[in-house]
Amino acid sequence: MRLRAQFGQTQRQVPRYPPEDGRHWLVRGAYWHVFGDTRWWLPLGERLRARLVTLLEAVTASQAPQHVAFPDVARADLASFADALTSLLEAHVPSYRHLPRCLLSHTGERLTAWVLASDPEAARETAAQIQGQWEAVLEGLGLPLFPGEGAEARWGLAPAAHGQEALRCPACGYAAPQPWATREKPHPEDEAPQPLTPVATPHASTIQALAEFLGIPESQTAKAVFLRTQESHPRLVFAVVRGDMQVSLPKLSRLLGGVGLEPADEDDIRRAGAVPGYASPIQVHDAVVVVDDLIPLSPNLVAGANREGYHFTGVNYGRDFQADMVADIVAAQPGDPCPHCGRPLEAVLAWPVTHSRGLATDVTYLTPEGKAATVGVAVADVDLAWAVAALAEHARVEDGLAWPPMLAPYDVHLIALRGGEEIAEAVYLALQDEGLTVLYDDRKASPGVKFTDADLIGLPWRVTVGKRSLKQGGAEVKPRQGEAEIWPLEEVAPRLRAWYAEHRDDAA
RNA sequence: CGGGGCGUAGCGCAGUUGGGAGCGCACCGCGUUUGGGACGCGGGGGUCGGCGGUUCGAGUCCGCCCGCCCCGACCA
Repeated sequence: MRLRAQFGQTQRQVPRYPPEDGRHWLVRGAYWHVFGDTRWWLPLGERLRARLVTLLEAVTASQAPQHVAFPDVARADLASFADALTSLLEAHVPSYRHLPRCLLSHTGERLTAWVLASDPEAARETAAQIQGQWEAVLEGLGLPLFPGEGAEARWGLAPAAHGQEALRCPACGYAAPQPWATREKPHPEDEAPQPLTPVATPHASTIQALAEFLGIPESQTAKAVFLRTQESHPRLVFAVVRGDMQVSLPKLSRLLGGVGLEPADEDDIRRAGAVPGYASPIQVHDAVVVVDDLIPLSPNLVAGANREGYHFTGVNYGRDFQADMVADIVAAQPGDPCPHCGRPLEAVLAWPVTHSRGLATDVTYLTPEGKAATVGVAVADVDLAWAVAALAEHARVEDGLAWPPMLAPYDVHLIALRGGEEIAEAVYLALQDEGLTVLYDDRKASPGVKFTDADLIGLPWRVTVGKRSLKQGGAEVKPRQGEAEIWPLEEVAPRLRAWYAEHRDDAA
């Protein structure tokens, strides 16, 4: 490819991302263009992404994957995808003869494997296996990953300077993206239920004020959070967690079928029969009540009385209020106890690059015995944008990028300088004749610009042909992070071809 | 929905008594330069988010509207 005709300018400045962020270098190297929430994969970036996808697809060969184009669903929205999936399975998986199958869809920013198996457990195992193979590829490209789990999903997390918050246990290695992380829950002592008693609590409209006023720990209170679903007919959702904990909106959203949630306003709250500031699940109506699984185990809580200035003591789940759903809906915080070993979790920043999970379905197929069994469905995916951003962050060197040879968008960066134009053309052809891909800087620009761009783009080899190199007997050849040497012109192409034969085991 | 912030050149921004529409990067032309993001001179580019008001005069003051970002829980 001639740089003279290439679309995409390297950038001097990237106000958007600081230099320790991999995305900074993707933008500067003209791999990405970013505007607001929109990301373009420029020609260089698209080649990089294509190479990554090729490498990832290659390792799934043992699953005999078949390519499909599926709707692009965000990971959090998988639950709302259920109806469409049911329709697909009912039509195309009538019996055991049609299982197992592995489908690959490669939409925009995500490579997804859809695993259909004879039971949910087998599907999950296969998806996890594919995920493991993909993680091995990414690790082979220099990306360190640590495993995360939570909400029945597995994650491969790549540490990143400006990643998303994740929680990790330094003792046992448990980790998960923060909204999905779980924590060990306390086991409250059994107590005899006390009678439901109203108590005047003027001005105690926050948990903290309430706990102080009554002289009790926040853990003895129930916190009510009102939300509204983002649907054509919004539902009011009433989430209850213990006063010292916080609600995880993603967990709640998944329970409710993947709908979006937003804070409810005062009118919504009053319409359900509750009083803001003194609200509780007692006697509310026309609302979906979801309580954290710790609440039924916690006797004699203090909760709002749905009356201005009053709370109840002795609130007990089951007797005083019921829920439509009971599940883990708290968001673990740094310092909370690890669900596996109880040691404090610590916050780390990471991008969730790989992910796998089973999908719930009630579609059945006929077994060889003629009985109905549930189709197992699971997905594994790689977020290509985060993968590339994390790879860039780890491929970054002082003055630009340094891609591993397997991944680089081109094999050789060829630069023509003054006095070397014609010979550079010949080298360009010779390199291509050896099967190498070449990015050829034939622009009218100063040497400094060309060298700087080569550093920003970060190909494994740089070949410079100019008056000076010719005087010294050939072309200057420089590995991205090594010393430059002068090679005789006729040796350049064959030697680089030989190097790549050794350092890249794919035929692509 | 409520609270806060921001809308000025392609991008990032400055603009305090209310009177000049500017700076950096990018872009175009000419010349010099040519192995580490060169320099000089010249140039193009704007509904200052929109509408209305105050004023001799509004990017600037007032009102309304639109758009984007952050915050929202019994959250400090």
